[in-house]
Amino acid sequence: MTTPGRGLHGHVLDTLGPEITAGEYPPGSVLRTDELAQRFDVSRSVMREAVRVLESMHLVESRRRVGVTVRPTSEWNVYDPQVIRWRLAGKDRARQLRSLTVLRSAIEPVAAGLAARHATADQCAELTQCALGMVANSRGHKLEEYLVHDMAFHRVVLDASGNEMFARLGDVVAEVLAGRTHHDVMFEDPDPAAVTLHVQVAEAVRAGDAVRAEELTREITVGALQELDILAP
Amino acid sequence: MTTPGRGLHGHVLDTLGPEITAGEYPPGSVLRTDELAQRFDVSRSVMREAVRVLESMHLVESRRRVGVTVRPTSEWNVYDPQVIRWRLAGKDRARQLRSLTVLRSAIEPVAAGLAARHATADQCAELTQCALGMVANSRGHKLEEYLVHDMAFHRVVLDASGNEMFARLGDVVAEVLAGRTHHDVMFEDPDPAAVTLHVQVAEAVRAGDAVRAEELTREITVGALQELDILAP
DNA sequence: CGGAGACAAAAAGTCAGACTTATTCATCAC
DNA sequence: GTGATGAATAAGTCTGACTTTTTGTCTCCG
Repeated sequence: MTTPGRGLHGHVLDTLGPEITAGEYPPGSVLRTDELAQRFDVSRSVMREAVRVLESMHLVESRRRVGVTVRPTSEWNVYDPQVIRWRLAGKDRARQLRSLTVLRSAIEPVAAGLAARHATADQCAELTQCALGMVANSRGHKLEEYLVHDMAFHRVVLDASGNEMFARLGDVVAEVLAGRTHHDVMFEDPDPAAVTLHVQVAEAVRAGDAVRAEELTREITVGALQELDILAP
Repeated sequence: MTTPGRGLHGHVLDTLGPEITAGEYPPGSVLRTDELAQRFDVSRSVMREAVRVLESMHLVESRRRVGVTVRPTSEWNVYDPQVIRWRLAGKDRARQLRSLTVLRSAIEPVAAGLAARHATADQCAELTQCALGMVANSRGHKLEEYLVHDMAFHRVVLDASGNEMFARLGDVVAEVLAGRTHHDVMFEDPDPAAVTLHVQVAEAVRAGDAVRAEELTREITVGALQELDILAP
């Protein structure tokens, strides 16, 4: 993703991060830097760098004379893309997908409304292209091709909103969509109604109809929520 | 906030983080670890730890033979509480507050709707307490006391939503509210209409009326947005 | 019996220096 | 012009010694 495994400390994080976020060390657990360094066969300097990163994500807290203690889940920086990825790869992937889908349902409609006001001509064109790509791959088990356009569509909407905080959720939404396609559901073709909604959103944004863009996007996200409810009511 | 200045590398971050987020080193600038270590009068080990943290926030990228390069703003982890704090303390505080207020306007109504469904009796009581506290301090230039209850109110709503992603925005919302009171506007007493809305939200949540809680909260956030528009149209 | 203060141990924090490795850039041959 | 060679550079890594803070314990005295 963001060039993983860069350097030794990166390799340590690739293992230790998922372990912690998966809850293998319950909150309050104490780790010792020296032991970890031994375990991963790296020097203490490298291990310290890894701990610093975990600390900046609020996953752990390092205190003298006591060690590196795992913080409670409620304090983690759950918006850190790295943390999101670790958790999506872990045990409670389902719960995580639900949380993120609810987040989508709050953000994306508002973002679409803003996009209708602020989108450039280029962005409108790109949006239409994405929607067309979704239509073109909506039948015949071309899920991967569909997914690519779906992810691009939502990313463009978030970017076009002109709000930096929304724009930075593009990666998260992409992960959620990818997760849905690859692991959970979606054995068949996507819901035709959803495809239509995407086309209509593209049109509403192009027409500058903020209210309509927002409402249509809300329908899309409601659909995504219902999809999860059907799977795990 | 989260125990700043912890350790030497923390002190380095307290200076270097704000500098970078303030744009003092434009994207693409290269910093040398050795020079930085000299500048801050710390060992390279300590400087490396600081760089690792900045790297985990996607503020910089460290590459061999070239140095530590500042990444473009669009790649920063803008949801990292530390980054948010640094930016709020910096130059484009106004722009930042706008972004975050738009984010609030998307999140909080949905969170309030969920809170109406999921809030415990304790949370309902706490919410009412907060609303009462706001009322009690809404006149007579008791802005600080009002702020405390306002922050608590929104935090409880976000917590009560039962969604982890929403709950973790409590700090951010608190920063926004504090920023508004302390720096920008609010020389007089708060808007009486806003106070009333908070009371009504507390009541709607207690009554389990999700639609009403959502709509009322939307009015609150719309008010917050308008407040900014008046200041910087 | 209990609290205050001194002491010792433990673990993170810090530093300095030597070495390794990847990357870039410039030079040179073809 | 293109491709290979090589030297320079800055990050990456490791080691070992030392410092500092914190905590638990063990007194000693009330």
